[in-house]
Amino acid sequence: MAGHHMKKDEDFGEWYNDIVERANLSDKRYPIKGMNVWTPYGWRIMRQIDQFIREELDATDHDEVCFPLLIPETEFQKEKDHIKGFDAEVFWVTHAGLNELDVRMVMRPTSETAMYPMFALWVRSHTDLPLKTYQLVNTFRYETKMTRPFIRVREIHFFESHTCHVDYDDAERQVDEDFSILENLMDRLCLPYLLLKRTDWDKFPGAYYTVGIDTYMPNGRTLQLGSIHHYRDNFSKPYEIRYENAEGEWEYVHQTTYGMSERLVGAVVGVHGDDKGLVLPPDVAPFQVVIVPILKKEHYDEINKAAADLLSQLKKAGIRAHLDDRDDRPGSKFFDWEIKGVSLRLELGLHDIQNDVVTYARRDTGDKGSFPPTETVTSVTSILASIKADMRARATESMNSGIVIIDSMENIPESIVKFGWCGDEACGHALEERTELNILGTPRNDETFQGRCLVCSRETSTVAYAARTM
RNA sequence: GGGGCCGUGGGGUAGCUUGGUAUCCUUCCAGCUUGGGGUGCUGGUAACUCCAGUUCAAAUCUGGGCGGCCCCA
Repeated sequence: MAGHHMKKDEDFGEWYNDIVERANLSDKRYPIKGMNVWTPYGWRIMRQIDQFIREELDATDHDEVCFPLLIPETEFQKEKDHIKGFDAEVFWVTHAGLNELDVRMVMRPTSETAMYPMFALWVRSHTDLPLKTYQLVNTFRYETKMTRPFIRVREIHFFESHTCHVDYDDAERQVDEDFSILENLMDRLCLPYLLLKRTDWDKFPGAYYTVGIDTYMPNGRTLQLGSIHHYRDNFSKPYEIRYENAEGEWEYVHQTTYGMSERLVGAVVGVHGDDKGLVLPPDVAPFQVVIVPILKKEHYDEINKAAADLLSQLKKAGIRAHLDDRDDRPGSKFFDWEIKGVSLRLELGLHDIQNDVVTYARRDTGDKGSFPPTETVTSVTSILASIKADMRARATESMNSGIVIIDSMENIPESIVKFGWCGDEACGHALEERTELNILGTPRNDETFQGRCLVCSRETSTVAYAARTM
């Protein structure tokens, strides 16, 4: 063994940092805390995810836009709760050249206040609605806690969709559409998730309500991947986004937003990885298949040719395949691609050629087997499909077994907990103060429950979820 | 806001108490060797966070800056 590496279930935090570095996903040596460089392999994964987001949002009639990074302080301050929520964590541009600016500018922490003054100009009539836009950009938040690649950074790559609707119910239908987009994305990433309506004191600043999207990390903590918000007319009033209805009356639009960030990459790393390295879901793997030729003197040409044939078959079928023709030992290449999480490895040596087979090894389970070269594309396609299905099933099982019902604030397990909650803010705060838990909220999809509030013991039919968060 | 710890090649480290030649592993480059789970050998590139002070001499001692990490509120 070359060097000692961290075990995932012994020290998850160290393991995570180690794996990100060894798989070369990100270079955190850039001299600003929390602003890391996307290296080619990591960026390929992010781009793959971005591509799925574009496909999903385009298919549901959203239009991609791109707004400026800077927001004048005067616009930023229009919605009172919003500015209060972000005041302490934005970067300010205070100078331009040698001049101090009269009106300072905020580097967007999110784009409501950049977009909505423009929406007010774009929306005139009910025929302009719904307005469905999205953008993929970087945002900036001044994190003071310890930063961590993809999970807590100061420059955040994310997508945000912003929609405007004629009324509350139409915005509500948008929220439902967002949930189905979410399911499609999470299926490709093989990630389980919880949809929880955040408490009033934890909702997005300015939102009418917020649904958090949380996944479960192997250290027993949850990681918020994104959120879906219904704003009602909370923003349209201060920004004056109005339309003329069919009767000729002016009405304020109802708005929604939906955002998820590069934390998706962090979740893929954390949820699926193992002690050997990354395990990438086939849909996001930069290489789904790697071919490692097992060379032997006197047979170089024969083996290389067979490997090249294999590669071109796979590429023609649209499978992201890579031939590792580096002048290195096979064993060393195996370790390399395991760190990088490539879903399926194909080995091709003299033995295989003589027996007319291709040997494969699954990254997720380590299972090995073989298939005839004439059936390469169908075999690979079906193995990749079962890797995807198995990865999601395992991750879902792991999260579900990490959800525990509690009826006492003593001996709280390192997992997600469910408990009765009377709904009072005071009881919620009491719980958060007396434990290390954060209340994640109540289920978006109703769950039947009958019990007592964990704090005040009053009878309640409301169940709440809480966990330690990443 | 309060306290503590730490900055040595690309990455990880030894050396610091007691000042003098900077260690080892890995990566990278060249060559040969090898090839079904990290081949072996030879050679090479590459570092003391910055500024000031003490000293014949500072990675090492003193002060300050910058940067990082941890704990507590």
